[in-house]
Amino acid sequence: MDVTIYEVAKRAGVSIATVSRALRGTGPVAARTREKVLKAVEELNFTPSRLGVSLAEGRHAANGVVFPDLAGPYYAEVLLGYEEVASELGRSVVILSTKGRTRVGDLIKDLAGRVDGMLIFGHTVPEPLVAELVRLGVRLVFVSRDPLPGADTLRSENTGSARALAAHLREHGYERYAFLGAPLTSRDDVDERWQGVRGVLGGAIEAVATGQYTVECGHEAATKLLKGAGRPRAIVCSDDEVALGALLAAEELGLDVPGDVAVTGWDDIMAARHARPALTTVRQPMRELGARAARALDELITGARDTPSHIVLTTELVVRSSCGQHPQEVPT
Amino acid sequence: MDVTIYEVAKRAGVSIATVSRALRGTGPVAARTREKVLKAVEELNFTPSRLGVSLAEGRHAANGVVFPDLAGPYYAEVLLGYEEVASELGRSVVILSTKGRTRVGDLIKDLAGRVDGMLIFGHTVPEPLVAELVRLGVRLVFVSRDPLPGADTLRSENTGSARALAAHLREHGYERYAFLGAPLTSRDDVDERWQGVRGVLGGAIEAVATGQYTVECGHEAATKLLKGAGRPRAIVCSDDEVALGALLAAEELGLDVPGDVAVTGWDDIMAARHARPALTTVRQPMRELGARAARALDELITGARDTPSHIVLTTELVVRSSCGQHPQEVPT
DNA sequence: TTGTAAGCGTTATCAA
DNA sequence: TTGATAACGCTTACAA
Repeated sequence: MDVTIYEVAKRAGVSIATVSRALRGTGPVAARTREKVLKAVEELNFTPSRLGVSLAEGRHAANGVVFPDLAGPYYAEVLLGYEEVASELGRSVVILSTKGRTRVGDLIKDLAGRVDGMLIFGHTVPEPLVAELVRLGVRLVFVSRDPLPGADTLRSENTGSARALAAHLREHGYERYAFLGAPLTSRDDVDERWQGVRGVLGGAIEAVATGQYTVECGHEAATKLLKGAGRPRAIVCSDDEVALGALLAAEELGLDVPGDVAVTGWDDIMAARHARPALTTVRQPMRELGARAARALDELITGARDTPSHIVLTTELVVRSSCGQHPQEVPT
Repeated sequence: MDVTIYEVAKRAGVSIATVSRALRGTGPVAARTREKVLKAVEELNFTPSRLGVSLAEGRHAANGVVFPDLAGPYYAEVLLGYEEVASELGRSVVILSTKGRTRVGDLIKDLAGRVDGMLIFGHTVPEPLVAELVRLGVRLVFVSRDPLPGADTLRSENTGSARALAAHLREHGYERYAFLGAPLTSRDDVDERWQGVRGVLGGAIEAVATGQYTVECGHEAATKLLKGAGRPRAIVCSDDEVALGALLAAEELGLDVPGDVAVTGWDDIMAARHARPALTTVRQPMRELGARAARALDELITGARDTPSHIVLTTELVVRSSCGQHPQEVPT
């Protein structure tokens, strides 16, 4: 953009203060004067400079978001929910991906200087830096992370659903289990799932790591697992993508799911319903996590709330056919 | 942030100009003075205000990106390539999703006021608005769109690969074809694929629309198609996701792929290689589209180039097993 | 080598 | 109801 408020003022024959008031509706402006101003604005195609406005208002009207990656539906879904609500609230969204990035600290600080607050996924940001951000007074909302002082946290319930899932599997009568996608990078949510499942299954379940939480890694790890000696009767996966990989591996090895091996996921991404067999999983409200994060941030920024909130959204066990036969099968 | 350059200057016992020079390395500063400044900066934990810098420099050091949605790997991949390079070049990325959004015009204009230039996917933005943006001098790079005057365009080759794909299918000896995912919303790239395929196959192929380019829509449309009277011997899909849906539909109907019906996709997303059977497709360099868009924008913004460029990246036919048996099958 | 001061484009206070 | 004018936080001639 190019034309400034001064040119509008000159053309309308008024002061810049009047132009500002006329445009924002703050303070009184004579009807006649407003006309003149609007006409000038129209003719010059004037749009207030975002930089000027922000500097004067002392706010960016923008939110940040920090994620490791955008592979798979999880981050994308949360991000969309976040962006949608942020947009409703008149705030832009500035993104920062950390995967494979060096000097993350600098990038985050730069981001902090561009926004009024930010959403950070799990443990994307190193702990000392988090502490520093909190100390600097940056408004933060963490998604999928354990509560910490000085910032909001927002997550889905894990332990309880994991226990319910494990209990359901046990009812199928299985004896040997594997948890595929062991919590590596201190992902709180995956860790909780593992703890919940193990709480019920005890020594009957062993943890197996995958490099990342992707279809490919799940595929690879499951292949090794299913080919190995003591093949598990059921594989509980950290998330749907890993589970999709496990499904693939089983099929390639000529194993029937759930006949030879049962498989479960987590998240209930779109593909879970369409997988063959349809995936038993735990539904997590991803979109809503993002939407809530945006609202929480807004409350923090506007000052509508000043004490951190820690919200846990409920999840839902979705039993489909990949975990075993059920008495009265209900089509999904 | 809170502390300003004035406080640093006072503490270091110098002027703000000297602080600025010392920090940016512009203009001469005595070693001794620099020391003092850096010390003060350190002690006060000073970071220059992005707003102040931008206002003075006359640039945002930020890029925008406009996409319809983030479902599926395509947009996410391009976005990641874009963000990565933008970040390397010291620019943030501000996102705007248009799907289901009202008043897109206002949103785009707001975005334009926050960035130095932006990437727009295909026909996400209404034509009159595009014209206005061009007129206003906004630096634009379009991805997956036909060339237009006044802006860069960046896309992958479609027609030639579509012809090659069609020719390959014809060699399999198939007679009836369907193109699943007909170009609805004037998506230039899908339209070129359709034109290319039809150019070779002529009357032997019919176009079938899907609501969107998703697994679900592909699944639904393919089910209808395969259940119908004159079932096609091969289904050419607009993209991999639709093809994945078609694969699902075939399996549910007990049809063998490629024995009963051949299926092909487009893009070569990760899942294409892992699908059963592995999907014959056309590889498109999504990440690179994003990366190049970021560089192109940078050239436009810095003034390194002032005439629009229209680049077409090459694609590659990837023959796997979903299109039919091949003499010497090569494992992928 | 350093400092003064004029932008950059707004908003908002305070007089008039 | 309007207009000067002081912020807002920086960069960068231009002078010293």
